Amino acid sequence: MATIEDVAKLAGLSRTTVSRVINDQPYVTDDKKQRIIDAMKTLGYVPNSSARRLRRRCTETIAVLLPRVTNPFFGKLIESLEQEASRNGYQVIVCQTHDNKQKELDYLQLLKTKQVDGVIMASLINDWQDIEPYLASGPIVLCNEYRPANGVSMIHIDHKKAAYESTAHLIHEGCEQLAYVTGGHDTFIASERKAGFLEALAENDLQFDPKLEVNWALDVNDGQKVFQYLIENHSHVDGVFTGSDEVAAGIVYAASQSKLNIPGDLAVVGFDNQMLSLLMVPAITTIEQPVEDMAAKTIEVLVEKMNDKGTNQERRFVYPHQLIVRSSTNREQILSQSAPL
Amino acid sequence: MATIEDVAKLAGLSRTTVSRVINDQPYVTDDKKQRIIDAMKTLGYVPNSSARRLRRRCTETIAVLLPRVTNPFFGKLIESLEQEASRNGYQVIVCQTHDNKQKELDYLQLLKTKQVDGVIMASLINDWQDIEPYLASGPIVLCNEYRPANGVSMIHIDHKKAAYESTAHLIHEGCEQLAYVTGGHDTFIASERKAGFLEALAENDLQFDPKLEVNWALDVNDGQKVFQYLIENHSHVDGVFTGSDEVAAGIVYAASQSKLNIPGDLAVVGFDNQMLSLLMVPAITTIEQPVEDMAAKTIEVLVEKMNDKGTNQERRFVYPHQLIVRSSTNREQILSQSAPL
DNA sequence: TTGTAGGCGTTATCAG
DNA sequence: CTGATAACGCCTACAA
Repeated sequence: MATIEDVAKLAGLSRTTVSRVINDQPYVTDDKKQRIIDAMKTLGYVPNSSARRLRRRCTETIAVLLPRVTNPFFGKLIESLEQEASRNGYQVIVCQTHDNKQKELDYLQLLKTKQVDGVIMASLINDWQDIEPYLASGPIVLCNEYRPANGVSMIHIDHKKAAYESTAHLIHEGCEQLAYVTGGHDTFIASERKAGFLEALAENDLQFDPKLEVNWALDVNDGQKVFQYLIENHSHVDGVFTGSDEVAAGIVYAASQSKLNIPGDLAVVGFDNQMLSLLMVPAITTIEQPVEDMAAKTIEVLVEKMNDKGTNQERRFVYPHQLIVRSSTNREQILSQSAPL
Repeated sequence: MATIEDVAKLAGLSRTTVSRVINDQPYVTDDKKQRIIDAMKTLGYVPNSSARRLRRRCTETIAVLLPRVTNPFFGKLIESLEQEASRNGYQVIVCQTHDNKQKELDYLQLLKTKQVDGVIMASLINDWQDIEPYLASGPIVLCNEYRPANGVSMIHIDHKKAAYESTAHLIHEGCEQLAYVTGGHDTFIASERKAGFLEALAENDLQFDPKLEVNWALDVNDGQKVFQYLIENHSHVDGVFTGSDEVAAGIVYAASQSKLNIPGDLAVVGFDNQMLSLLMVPAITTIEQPVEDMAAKTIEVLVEKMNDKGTNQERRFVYPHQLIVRSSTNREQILSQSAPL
């Protein structure tokens, strides 16, 4: 494999000059520049990135930590992040934590070993005190995840408010016995959503029955199980808040194979506005997040940090979300038909 | 940032010995080993991976080229690839080509610059002659994509056979006017599928009307447009082969908002057995690929190549697929009801 | 069992 | 404008 030295020799010039040409620096006469370019071409020379990284002390690579790519929300997120990073000249390493604390820490090691210049955490299940030390090795930006913490910028929506709005909507549609279904990782986001859910109940003088809380539902299959659980044990339930369109879809799917009607007997809300939520019959009410905008901002903030080397202020961007109302919660009409007072 | 030199000094030993400890090599007495470990701990020493890469001439990183992560098939693929790679000690760089020839080549540059030890191509739209030169810089393995080519191992299903089976199934269900809907990138896979489709028609003495070919359908929205196009211009169509569950879902969704019945008026088959295809009403007949197995084999083959440095033989693994019949093609019952002879 | 010394391929510094 | 030289941090013959 040809090195810069080979090119220099062939062109009859020094390594320095070749380096200047490679890096588009000024102060090289056109004819020498051409000689070097020719030499590079005949040798098939390509700069070795390991050497370059060592010397320049930067890798032009970032790590994105997330639970799993197959969750459509994170799929969409990493698609946007990669695209934006690529536009800024950065590579992206995918780091799936699978909700495992140790894996999360293992991947953060990439920052310590200087394999990446920065980290985006869209997965954050360790305590902050275990994460904080890594900040000494390079910048970390939180995307989607957030929590009270110093030293990191955060980009996210207001999950508490989103959950509040979903829940208030269910109540407005006439639901009185609400179930609360999540994936059960006790992240800050989870606590925010729960708080929003409870606030909506309290404001409407409704009680929350702790037996109606499910904290093990992650995907479509789990959604089906949730449905079974609810109708078998708690037939009085008339509304379900879920933290995921997939779980909501599972519930809708299971209901379609039973006698129960959605939303008549049971109203359901999802989260994230995945394609699935639109296509289900009935279509699922959900919360839309501006994923692309969030991704773009995340890269922007991280790139800035990687350049400024810690002189800049931490920032927080809360993006607007949107409640998208669809058939899975449209009870007003149905209720007024079946029980016209 | 502490270097190996610092550790050596603090422990009162040489860089060599420290290096031995770092790399778990023998010939270090236990007490010295301990001294070194202590020194590393007090200094917070972590080996610099750029230096290590330069010296060892390997990066422990691979690049995965694919069109886009949000296509669930590729999402699932990269999830499995990353997991398997991680298990083997490799990082994965996501490279989304967005079906752009230039981007595909740009990402292959990672191989030339030694930023990665190997490449997995699940996207392959350039002519092979443009790809082949990169083989000189490192191993490439084709996953999902395949074509007659030397120097690369391939892992895939038999797309021709899969398309043949889907089509034969449609015909068996009574379809006579079939439409052929794809994304339009003229990959080898596409030509294989087309060949399988045509073969099934020929075997059943059916003609293919070229006007019933659509080559611009990639996602759910496109599927809806396809439906409009077909019923408005070719109302005699009674079956559709699509290369994607998403497109098929779009067709089913559009049909549900029209007077047409699926599968009665129009039978539809998808591809990839995504969750979507099960959840649609009616559920969509599709082709299942053993993605996880293919991913595991791909990593296995690539890792082997990266170790053997080109001495081993190219291999080809054709995995079994499975036609999963669901309601979107279940016409027999419907037809016999409406027209009992 | 341990240490010395050279080099991996680049780029930054400084002198010309 | 150009070039010599010294790092960047690590590994690995080879010597002791």
